[in-house]
Amino acid sequence: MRTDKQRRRTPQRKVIFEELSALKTHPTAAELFVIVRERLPRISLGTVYRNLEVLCQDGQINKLDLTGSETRFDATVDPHLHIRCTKCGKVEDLMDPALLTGLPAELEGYQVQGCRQEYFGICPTCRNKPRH
Amino acid sequence: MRTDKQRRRTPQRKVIFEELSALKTHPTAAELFVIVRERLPRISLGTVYRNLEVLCQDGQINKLDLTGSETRFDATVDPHLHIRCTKCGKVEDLMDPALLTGLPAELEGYQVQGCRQEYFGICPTCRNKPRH
DNA sequence: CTTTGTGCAAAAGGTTTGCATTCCT
DNA sequence: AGGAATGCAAACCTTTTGCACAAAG
Repeated sequence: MRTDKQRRRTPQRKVIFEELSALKTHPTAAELFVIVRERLPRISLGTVYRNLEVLCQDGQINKLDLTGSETRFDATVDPHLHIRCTKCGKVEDLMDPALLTGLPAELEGYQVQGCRQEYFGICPTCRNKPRH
Repeated sequence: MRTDKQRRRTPQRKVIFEELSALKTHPTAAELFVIVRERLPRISLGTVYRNLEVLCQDGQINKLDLTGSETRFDATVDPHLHIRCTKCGKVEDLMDPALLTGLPAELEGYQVQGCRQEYFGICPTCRNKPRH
């Protein structure tokens, strides 16, 4: 696996990262596209997707592959939890580390309906596969 | 909100539920479609999607809207955690309730890479909205 | 009979990709 | 120069939907 690929400094990538970092929300690629387009009117949605992918690979941002059809992106890299509104789809950070003590009825003003948790890693079968 | 809608007993719905229940994996709609088609060769993918939605509404199954583009389905309704392989995409149940004590390096044979957790509920803004 | 559910195909998102061109380095 | 990145559009993949017909109650 080669991570030593050249990375050029392009205004597109710079603006995408700046605008994502300036947001406390977790926008979708399309939402970010609208914002970035104010500064770079000729940018394309494909470029936004490609750069978000690159920024993820470089560890500068995170993908939030949560519920719903659209992936959301987060410039906060350190591990933290999220709470999502089942009505408007908004995703916010949860900073309280005292968690999982049952399921609180309310959390930061949210009427809590549930919690979804997923570990990820390499399964035994894949670990034992020699190559690829 | 009317939950009092008529529900008819169709062979399609029955077979979909039976086959999903018989699986310990969490198949995608397309995977389940292939399996169900062995018993009902004329069933369509749209019917699988519609019935999975209905079964969710009736609380008989759960949707696993996790990472990745495809939704996975689970006939185990009671709350439990999942672990997903980042190589093959497989999702398995995690039955151990002693969790979140840091991040274990290994879990059920998996080489753990991380944990993703999301609470969901109704946000303050949506709670204060009078109607719809 | 009435109304729900089905099969089929088309449409609808969201995301990725091929290609010629542009632009960092 | 030479490879990486961009813009554009088409392709892709999963999921949803419209419609005429079938079938459950």
